[in-house]
Amino acid sequence: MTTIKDVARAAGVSVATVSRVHNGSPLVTEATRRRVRKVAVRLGYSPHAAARSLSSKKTNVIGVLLPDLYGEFYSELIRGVDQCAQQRGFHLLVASSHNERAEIAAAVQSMRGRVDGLIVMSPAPGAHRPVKDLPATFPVLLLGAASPGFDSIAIANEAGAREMVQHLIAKGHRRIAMILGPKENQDAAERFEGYQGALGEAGIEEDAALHVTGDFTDTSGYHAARAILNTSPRATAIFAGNDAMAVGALGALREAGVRVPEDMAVAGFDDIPMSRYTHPPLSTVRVDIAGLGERAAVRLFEAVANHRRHRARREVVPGQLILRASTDSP
Amino acid sequence: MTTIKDVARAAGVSVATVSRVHNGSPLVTEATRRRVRKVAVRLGYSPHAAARSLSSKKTNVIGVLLPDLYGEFYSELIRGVDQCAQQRGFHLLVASSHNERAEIAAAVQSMRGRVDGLIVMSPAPGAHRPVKDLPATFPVLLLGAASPGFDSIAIANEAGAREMVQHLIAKGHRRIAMILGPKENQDAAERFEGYQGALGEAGIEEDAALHVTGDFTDTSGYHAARAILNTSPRATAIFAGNDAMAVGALGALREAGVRVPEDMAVAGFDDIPMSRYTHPPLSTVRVDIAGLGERAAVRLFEAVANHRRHRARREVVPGQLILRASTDSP
DNA sequence: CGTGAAAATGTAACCGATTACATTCTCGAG
DNA sequence: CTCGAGAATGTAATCGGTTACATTTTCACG
Repeated sequence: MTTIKDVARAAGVSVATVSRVHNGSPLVTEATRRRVRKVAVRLGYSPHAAARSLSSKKTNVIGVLLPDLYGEFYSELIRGVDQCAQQRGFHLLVASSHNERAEIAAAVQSMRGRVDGLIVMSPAPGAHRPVKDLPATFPVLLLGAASPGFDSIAIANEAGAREMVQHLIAKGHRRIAMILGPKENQDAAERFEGYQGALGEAGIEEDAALHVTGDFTDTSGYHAARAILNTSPRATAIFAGNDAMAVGALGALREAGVRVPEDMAVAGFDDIPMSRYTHPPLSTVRVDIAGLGERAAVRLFEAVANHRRHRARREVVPGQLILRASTDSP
Repeated sequence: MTTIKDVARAAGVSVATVSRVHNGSPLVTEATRRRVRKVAVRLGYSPHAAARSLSSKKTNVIGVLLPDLYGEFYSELIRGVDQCAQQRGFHLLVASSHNERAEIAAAVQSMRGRVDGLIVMSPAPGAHRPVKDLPATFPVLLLGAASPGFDSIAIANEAGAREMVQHLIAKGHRRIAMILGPKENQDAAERFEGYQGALGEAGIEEDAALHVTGDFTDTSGYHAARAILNTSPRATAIFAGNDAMAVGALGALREAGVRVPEDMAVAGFDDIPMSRYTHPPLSTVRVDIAGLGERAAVRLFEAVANHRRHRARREVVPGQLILRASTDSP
């Protein structure tokens, strides 16, 4: 492997000059610059990133710590972050932590000297605790979870869910079931609150039989829907905690010969690409996931740039009601 | 930020000892080990990755270079790779290159000193050329593209497509349209060959009017299907180059009031999660994408471990015909 | 020409770890 | 009690860059 020294020797200059050439310093003659460039190309030289970041204290990498990598949500998120990072010449170090406190701690530890900043998403409230052990100057952006002193961005889960349920109520539904997300999941909890809020406002009393717990996978949505079909009096609408579960529910309903939306309205949350193509197309709350990722990256870069005097703040991005055929009038 | 020196000083030992403790060397007294550990925790010390990899020449990171990050295919792939990497204590550096030769070259360059090995996927044949400038000892695994002297894994596109078209022919279809993938895409080209092969075997003559080009997005599938509806005599089946386009095609057919599979059979390729939930469920060729990613990682780690005397070889993973309602008998 | 400021280049310290080699310690055998 | 082998620890070179500071070169101007 050719190093900066090899290039320096071959070009008959010092390593400092080679370094300057590669960093675009103006303190180099045009002639020297060309000569060094040519030699570098001839020897196939490319700077050693680890060495460079050791001395410059910049890695040009940002870390993305996610609870999981399964599903369109995370891939869209990564895409958004990457888009922004790439523009600024940064790379992405991706890690999934499965939401275990210990794993998150380990991941955060191992990021030291590897990244210039960190985007951490941890759905379970409190799971981001290890992040607090980081030196206060280390730029971190939390997705979802909020924590005093930290930058964070979250989705307006509660408001979005409330609007969707209000819409169902406006369509005449009174018995509205909800397929909840995982117990420990903060997004799930907030969406449930929105659901409860809308029912409360409308003076509809809650029925615990209509609350079925899922885990955000389509399979769990399928089973939940089957349970909901057995309620009596039977629910007339299902609000699923996310689109994946709504998709599963649609499958169960079709199997059972229940027509959507005539016999049962169905709504989801997220607006994953698939929602447009289900049968019938799914009403949902759109969250611009890639946009969220991009925004997170932008905020993180701001923090990286400022370093000093950076005031942490929280940002909430609203969702948008997308009404499709699955919630048309009964 | 506390360094190894700080720990050494605070614990009253040399940096070598601290290093030994952290690397589990047996050459340390139990007493010293405990003392150093305690001090390290108290000072919140964690080793600086860049420094460590500079001297040890190991980064514990593998790079994944993809043409894009959009869609379930790539997210599944990453998930598979990550699963394997995580097991071995490795991180993932992800980069998307948009398939531009120059961008790929830049990305490959910037990986030096950052990763111990590289998984490169470049659908356009020849786009992986920059990889050849890497020192021959650098472990690389190509996904899709083959190149003498390089390890590679690919999907059996041609065989999978052939089987699917054979299936359509067996169902009695003679006029089978195909929605092609992007021109430069190798997977797309191979799938087209499989299609042509099956038709040829069956003695069905080709009709260029039945070949519509898309770009692997659902939107392009939608438009392609509309074009196909105008063929005359009208095709009775559509084989889409991937599931996303098949999904778009289903949307166009439903809009046009064309029943699937009665009036028109539809098949795809990939078996993305969505395919199970379309209306009707989509026949497709299943590719275990996460498994592919995992296998790629395993192969790469083999190469990393061997370094010397590693013989490159090519591996082709077969697809599996998944028959669902979208191609039931007319 | 001589001169000095600015421009170009070189020298060497430093970033934070690993590790070969040197040194010191420990403890049982003689 | 001495000695020496092996265990424990320390010293310092090294990895490949960046950059402050020192030195040399260039060149406009008197």
